[in-house]
Amino acid sequence: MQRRRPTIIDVAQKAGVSKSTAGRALSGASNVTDEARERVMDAARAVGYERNDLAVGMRSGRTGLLGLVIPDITNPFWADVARGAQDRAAENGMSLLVFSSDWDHGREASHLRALRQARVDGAIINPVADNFDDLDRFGLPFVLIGSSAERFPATSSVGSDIAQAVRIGMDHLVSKGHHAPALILGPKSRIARARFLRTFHEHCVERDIDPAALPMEDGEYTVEGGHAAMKRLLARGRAGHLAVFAANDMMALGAMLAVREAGLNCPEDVSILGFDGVPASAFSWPGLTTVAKPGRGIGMRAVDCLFDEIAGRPEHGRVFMPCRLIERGSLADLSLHQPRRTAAAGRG
Amino acid sequence: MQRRRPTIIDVAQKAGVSKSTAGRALSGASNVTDEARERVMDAARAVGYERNDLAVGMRSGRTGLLGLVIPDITNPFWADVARGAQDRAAENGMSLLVFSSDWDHGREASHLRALRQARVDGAIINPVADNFDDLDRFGLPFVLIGSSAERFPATSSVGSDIAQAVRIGMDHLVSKGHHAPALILGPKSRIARARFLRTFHEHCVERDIDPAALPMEDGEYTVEGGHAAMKRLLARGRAGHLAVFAANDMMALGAMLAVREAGLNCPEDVSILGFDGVPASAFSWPGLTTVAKPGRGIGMRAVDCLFDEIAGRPEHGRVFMPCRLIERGSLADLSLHQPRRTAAAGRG
DNA sequence: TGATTTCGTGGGAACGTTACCACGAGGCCG
DNA sequence: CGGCCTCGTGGTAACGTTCCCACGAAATCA
Repeated sequence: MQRRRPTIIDVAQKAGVSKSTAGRALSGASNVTDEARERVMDAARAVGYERNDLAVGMRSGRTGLLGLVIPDITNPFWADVARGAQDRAAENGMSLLVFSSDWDHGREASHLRALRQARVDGAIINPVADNFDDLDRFGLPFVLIGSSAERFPATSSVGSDIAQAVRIGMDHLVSKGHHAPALILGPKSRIARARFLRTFHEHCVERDIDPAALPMEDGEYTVEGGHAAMKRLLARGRAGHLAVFAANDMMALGAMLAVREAGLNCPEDVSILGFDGVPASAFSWPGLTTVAKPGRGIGMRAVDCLFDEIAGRPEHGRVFMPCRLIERGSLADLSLHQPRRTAAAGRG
Repeated sequence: MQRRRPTIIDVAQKAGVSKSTAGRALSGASNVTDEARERVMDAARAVGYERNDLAVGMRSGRTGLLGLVIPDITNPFWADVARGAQDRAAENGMSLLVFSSDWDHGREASHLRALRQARVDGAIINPVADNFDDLDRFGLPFVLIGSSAERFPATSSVGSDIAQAVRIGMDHLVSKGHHAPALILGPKSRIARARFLRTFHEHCVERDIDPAALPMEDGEYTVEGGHAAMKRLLARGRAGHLAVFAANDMMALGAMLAVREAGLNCPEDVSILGFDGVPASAFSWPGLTTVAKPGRGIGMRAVDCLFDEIAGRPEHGRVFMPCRLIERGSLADLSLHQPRRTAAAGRG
């Protein structure tokens, strides 16, 4: 801070106009002559002027800053969301403050306060829990993201279309000859689990399958959770080929491990379908077939919705973005014949 | 922006003091009586006052904002760096603006300008290239991170200790009986490659090995790059067991694929050691033994160094943070006997 | 006791930009 | 020709906090 930076006053003096005219020219306002505008732009370049967003924000109420509060930036899904948000923000000349909440109330509250103090123009938030008091009092435009956003039906939100995802997953299992797959579910307290189950039930009803007859286990959304659930499934015994739809990729990868430990092979003996599309799923052996969530798309769309919120345009309600199937090698094809396993089939 | 937010003037009025006294009490200054301070704090609570960082920054020159410019937030290593930086910033009541440069000059320049306009207190930057003009003119305190920082020896920087990493990798290979491993290197233009090679040569000299006699291939730091390099290594023919030290985990994972395609097994026929510690390496089969870079530690340390830069304390020069070995199942143990492959050994 | 020092308080100005309004010149219309 | 309207320009004040200095009271010292 040793050297004073050039201000609009310096530009105005060099261009021979008032600071009002200089400000108008620099901000692209229409009520400036082309001749004055050019003189101002030249002067700005000559003195090395760069706008001071603090001063702009003080007077105009707009800082050009957006906030993003997600559970953990090192989680690949949330990193994708952040990437999409970054890109859309940058396209619109805005900058993104990124915070990791670790699903902790206190951290979330602290980050929300930091955003208020920084006077961000708006924020994208994956809410920690049914913690609407803090959000209600946030006092700035915001858009919710992720499954937990469903707890706040009156607010603008963006998430994956879990119903569509479960449907394409189930359809794909059926197309491969797996008509009665087992399920590995997430914890009972989680929103995503309820929605996964609901769609699964609908699918069964449409195809005259009794959902109660299908094996189901649950656990945490972790490798360990999936591993333990798969061990329990295998301990029930299996009549021929077993197909499993896991609630996320980490669980699916853990399940693959349990299969191997039981002396069985995936996909020859046990087929496994994941849900998420984390990068690691490309490197298991065989590569995991999975239904990928649109992380980056969610980030981008959330920024779009946030711009609408900031501009006071009508609310979007809840936006569900479609997922997509990534086929690799973890599902046996029982529909026609048993394909030979090749390296090409093993990688996505 | 419909409702005016409480300001220090409101707090001062409610507490019956001047705005100066209110400001001093709220900022923790010592020249306020305890009685006045308490009255001010109660008043602030009662009116719901929260500091306005824009106003603070305008007058004091400090915003409480830090910038982080990395290549890609979805890259696990850089996400770890960001996580470390976030945590350290949050511990110190500061907020982090995060940008992805995609190794693009224009993007980097644009992000640096955004940081200047936001009047951040300082920035942590993985420089895109030998682009020192922009950095020299950045005009704010900064700390460089990553290998490309080595191009700017006069500035404060934090990175992985590649020499130490190569040394523990080579020592580990030797301890497993792999005395003359092959190398899969990154592209010739990359700093990390040069340092990797230099340490490798030192290691060979210390152990009376002729480095020129060891097989080396190179490629991009990608799965495909590693896959192609390994195919070329295998095409040279091998006398017995082949051990390979790959320049990063993606290349190592690609190399594992090439081994499998050649009808060989890892680690029975070919041992592979990676470098990076990306999460996906835990899920290959067998799990990849690798030398992990301290991403999170780098992020944290960089914030510490940046605080020193901001405070005008003596420069740190270049800080190299130690890497650590993650042992999984991709290295055969030729030192004593051939261990049986078990699931426990396959996972990290 | 008087002079000096220290401490707490309050008031004004600064920070850099935009919002807002007044004014003059030029053009248009009745 | 006079009145009205539009456009471009410039000046003032606002935004919310901290920096800076002046002042009065109390304590300390010679």
